[in-house]
This record gives sequence, structure tokens and C-alpha cells, in this order.
Amino acid sequence: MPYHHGDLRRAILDAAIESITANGSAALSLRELSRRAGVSHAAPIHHFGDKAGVLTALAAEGYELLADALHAAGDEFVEAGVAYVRFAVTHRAHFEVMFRPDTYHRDDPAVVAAREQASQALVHGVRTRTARTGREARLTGIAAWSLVHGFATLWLTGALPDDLGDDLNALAREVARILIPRE
Amino acid sequence: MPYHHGDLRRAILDAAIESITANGSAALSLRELSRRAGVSHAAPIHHFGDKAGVLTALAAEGYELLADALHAAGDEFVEAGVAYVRFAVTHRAHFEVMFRPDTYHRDDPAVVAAREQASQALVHGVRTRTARTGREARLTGIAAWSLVHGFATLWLTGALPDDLGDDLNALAREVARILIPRE
DNA sequence: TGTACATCAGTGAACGCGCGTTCACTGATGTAC
DNA sequence: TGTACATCAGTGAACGCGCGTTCACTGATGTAC
Repeated sequence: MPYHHGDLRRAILDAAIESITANGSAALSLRELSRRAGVSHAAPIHHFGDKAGVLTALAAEGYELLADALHAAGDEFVEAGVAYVRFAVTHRAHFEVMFRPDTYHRDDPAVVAAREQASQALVHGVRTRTARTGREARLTGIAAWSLVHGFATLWLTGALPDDLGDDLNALAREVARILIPRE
Repeated sequence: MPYHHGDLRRAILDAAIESITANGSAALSLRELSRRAGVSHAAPIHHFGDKAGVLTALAAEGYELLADALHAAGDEFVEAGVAYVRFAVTHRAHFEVMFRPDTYHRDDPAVVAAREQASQALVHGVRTRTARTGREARLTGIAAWSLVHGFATLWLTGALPDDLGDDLNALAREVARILIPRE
């Protein structure tokens, strides 16, 4: 066992993702992350400052991953929505943390920059991917974001009916098409 | 100071609503509720069994209030959506707890019954309030629920842009109309 | 109308626990010369 | 190529804290007779 870990920062973040995915972000403890990473419980402080620092890093990473996913989805409006839902479900730890700004340093520069990136990707999507303009485009953007965010949230909390099948992509696509039938 | 409180059950629930509204449900502690109610810290056990019991009671109450709000909204589809959003924002403590089933006894009979009530109100709304049928009615219901749930969640977490104004009812109505333009 | 008694709703001390953070320290690494 | 030294990344003990739950108890209430 070497004295230095090698990449403790990454190891702590991965441990946090595992822990949050299993038990939710409320139950997260710094000491548990240290245990998972096989390191003394004070070690993470050197990389993150404090507990909120870990969540801050996770939120920033989450916004970056979301922006990437939206860009990769291409120009189709519905596909961007499906990508949002897919991101939420495949990165549920990040997703959960991102929308709990009380738990991290919301004004951290890295978070602010990454959030802005993701926001651009969302807004850009509405303007270029629909024929709508002005206030209607604006409202359509809010409605679309609300729809995919709500769908993902309800899916993740197990609130949706059981008999909808388990093909998330297909279902998300059908649901998104209710909002934008022909574009 | 009388030995018996009178209505400690209600007092504890009200204290929980205050506390969660101020600090979120993750930070809730039984001892804090006792302090707020002016009672020894073991007293609530007699009424709720354990900490999860308090959240269970709150979730059940939340589902009842939601069902009432949906019924009171009348038969217009969009108005039911607006009522959902209004419920979430005016009862944010209940709303937060309801959709965090990991934190309470999700199989408690009172919760199950109240959830079923609310679910009926939602589903009933879709069938009678739109002209759609079959799978399309089903998907429209999921989309509508997703939209209003997502909108309320994003509003509550402060994720929406600042320049949308503060008339929540009007904004929710406009957004809901994007989904159901002419019905 | 009075009394015995069961039941209910509180009290307060005690338990064991895991937590975040601080601190003085030490081992490892890399850079200047 | 070798050495001195600053810096970085970990250790492990200690701190004080608030928590949920249990327990033996006591005061208040209401019901049976």
C-alpha cells in the first residue's frame, strides 16, 4: 500500500457516485467515502476542502456531462429530450446533486461555468430545433425542459405506473412527441 | 404549562412543515420538532412510533391535500395542471416528502390509500378532460404529469431563469397550454 | 357523588453512534543548484 | 550525478456535537361501579 494514492480526487468522486446511487445524497458522509477509497478519513480534505466541496465537484461534472450529452444528441428536438432523460437515469447521482444546490457551493466558478454550458445547450436546442419564435419559443423551451425533467424525476422516484414497460428511450420519445408532434 | 399538550400530533406535524419548508427534509430531526412544540424530545414517539412515522403522516396528508386540490380545480385540463403546480409551491414540505418514499413507510395503509386517491384524480382528469383515447390518452397523461411535476420542481429549486416574472399561476397556465393548445 | 383503577401522554436521564473538522505529524515527490 | 529543501498528500488521535431510541417513571384523564 503506497503512501500516496495516485488519483484520490477521482477515487473519492467515484465513491460518492456509488454511494449516492445506492443511498441518496442525503446519507452521504465524508468518512464513508474515505473508507471506500481505502484512505484515512481526513485525506479528502486536501482535495476538496470540505464535504460540500465534494458535492460541488460532482455538480460541476454533472453539468459538463449533461452539456456533452445534449450536444451529442444532434439537432432533433425530441432526441435532445430523450438525451436529457437518458442522462438523468444513467447519471442519477450527478442529476440528484445538481438540482440540490443547497448542498454544495452553488457559486463555485467551475459549477457556474458548467451550468452555463448546459443551459446554452438547452436553450440553443429550442431555438434551432423548432419553428417557433419569440415568447412562444421561450415557453416551449420551459415546457420541454419541464416535461423531460419531470418525466425523469418521476421515473427515478418510482412514481410512474408499473405497466409502462422498461424501454426508457422509447417511452421518453413517445412522451416527448406529445409535446412536439410534428417537428 | 399543562402536563398534556392537547394536540401534540398536529403540533409536531406543523413543526415538521415549518422545518422542512425552511431547511429541507434531509435536515429534519425529531428532537428539533420536540423543541419547536415545547415538549420533551421523547414525546412524539407516542404519536408516531419513530421518525419515519412523522414523514409518513406528512406524506399521507400531502396526497390527500393534492387530491382535494385536483378535484377543486374543476374539469378543465389546464386548470388541473395549474392546481398541481400551485399545490407543490404552497405545500412544498408535503410535496418534497411525498416524492421521497425512501424516507417514510411507503406501504403504510394511510399513505397507500391517499396516494391512490390522488392518482385517481390525476388519471380521471386525463380521460374526461381531453378528447384523446387509448394509448394516446395514456401518454398524454404521463406527459401532462411530467410537465407540471417538472415545472414545479424546477421552480422550487430555483433552476428556472429569473426573468419569467413571479406570477406563478399565469406562467404555469401558459406553459401547460403549450402541451394542450386548444382543449 | 365518590372512588378505584386502567390507560394514555408526557418526562428526563442514559445509551451508543457516526459525523465533520482540526491538528501536529510524517512520508514521498520534485525542483534548484 | 548528488544533495538540500520546499511542497504536497497522506496519517491517526482528538474535539465536540446532535442524533434516534430505550427505559423506568409520573402526572392526567376517563370509565366502571
